Amino acid sequence: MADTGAPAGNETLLFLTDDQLRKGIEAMFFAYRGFTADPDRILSDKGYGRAHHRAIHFINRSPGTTVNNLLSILGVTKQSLNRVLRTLIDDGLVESRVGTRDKRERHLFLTEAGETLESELSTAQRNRMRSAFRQVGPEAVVGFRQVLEAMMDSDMRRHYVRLREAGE
Amino acid sequence: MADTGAPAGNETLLFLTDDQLRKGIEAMFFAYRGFTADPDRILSDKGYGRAHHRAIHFINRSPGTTVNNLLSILGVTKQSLNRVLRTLIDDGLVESRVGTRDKRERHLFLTEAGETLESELSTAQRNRMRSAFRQVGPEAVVGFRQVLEAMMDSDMRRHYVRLREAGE
DNA sequence: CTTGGAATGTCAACAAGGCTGACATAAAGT
DNA sequence: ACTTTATGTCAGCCTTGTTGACATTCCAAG
Repeated sequence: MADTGAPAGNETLLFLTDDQLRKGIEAMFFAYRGFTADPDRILSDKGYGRAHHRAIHFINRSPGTTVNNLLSILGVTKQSLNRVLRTLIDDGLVESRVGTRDKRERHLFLTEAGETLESELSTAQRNRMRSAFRQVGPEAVVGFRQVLEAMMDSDMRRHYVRLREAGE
Repeated sequence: MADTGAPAGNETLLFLTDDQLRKGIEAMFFAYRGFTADPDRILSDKGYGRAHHRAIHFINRSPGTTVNNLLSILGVTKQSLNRVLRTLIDDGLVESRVGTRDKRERHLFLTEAGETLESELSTAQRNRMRSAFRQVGPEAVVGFRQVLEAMMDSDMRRHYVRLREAGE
């Protein structure tokens, strides 16, 4: 349990002590629970789970995306994604169009019903995020995002950045 | 999809736009993956999962905690926790002692082997957190924790704060 | 042109870890 | 004595991960 972070007596490296790091770890754990709580409630009422939310979110974010692209964003196996996608398609929330250039590919779109659910989910999630942001102010929000970005795996950061570029 | 955050033309409320909120949401998603990636790798090698990690973490954090307390921290059912706890006890990583004052309670402790695994897991997780913290500096870290705390459900924040008090 | 390999997506079966419900036991509390 | 609390266990279900097998499509080398 030795403190490997700060070489004692140093200026402002006290934020790197094991204790501070553990605070960060536990904050992530408890906050993520809150982060998913509202959508989870909405979804379970409708017989869906978090996996459906993720698919819906990223299809909405990049309409026409292929299954393969979604796969690499979500980091699950194609079989796992396929099951979720299957139910969303069968329930008429997602439309899957065979690619025109490459007929092996399926391009994914939200239907109107899909967009309705997406909006319901993201509104709930944004409300919590907005409330948190408002409580702490813009500087804290900048720090929040900086830490999160620095914590991502590099290939996840790639996806994150690509979405940023497309979205703005 | 209207921007409910900033009443347009306002001073510095632009950090509350739907777009900024969505950035925060996606940052949480991708960062949480990184956050759990290293422990997940270690655990799956040993035939354990994230549920075991959570139990080990909080038993280490509050040695002698009761099953009931752990239950409310983790937010799962006793059946679900029991399954995980059973394997940890059988594998000699956790010890369950009958309470002295109240003999209905079981007090949970890590064995030496349990502490070894805990240390391996938390070291990996701290390393990533430390690297992120170091990259962005102390002010960003403060903001990071402020947002996370504001995002927690109040009963989770209760647990978070209680751990803080005990730990310092 | 054909044919073999790579890419893409689907189906089937299994495992982990959530959940509910029912029930047992022991210890406290009234 | 009776009730409540803390814990454990059995059975069964669901979501969402996994692997393996397979079909389709595309492309490039022969």
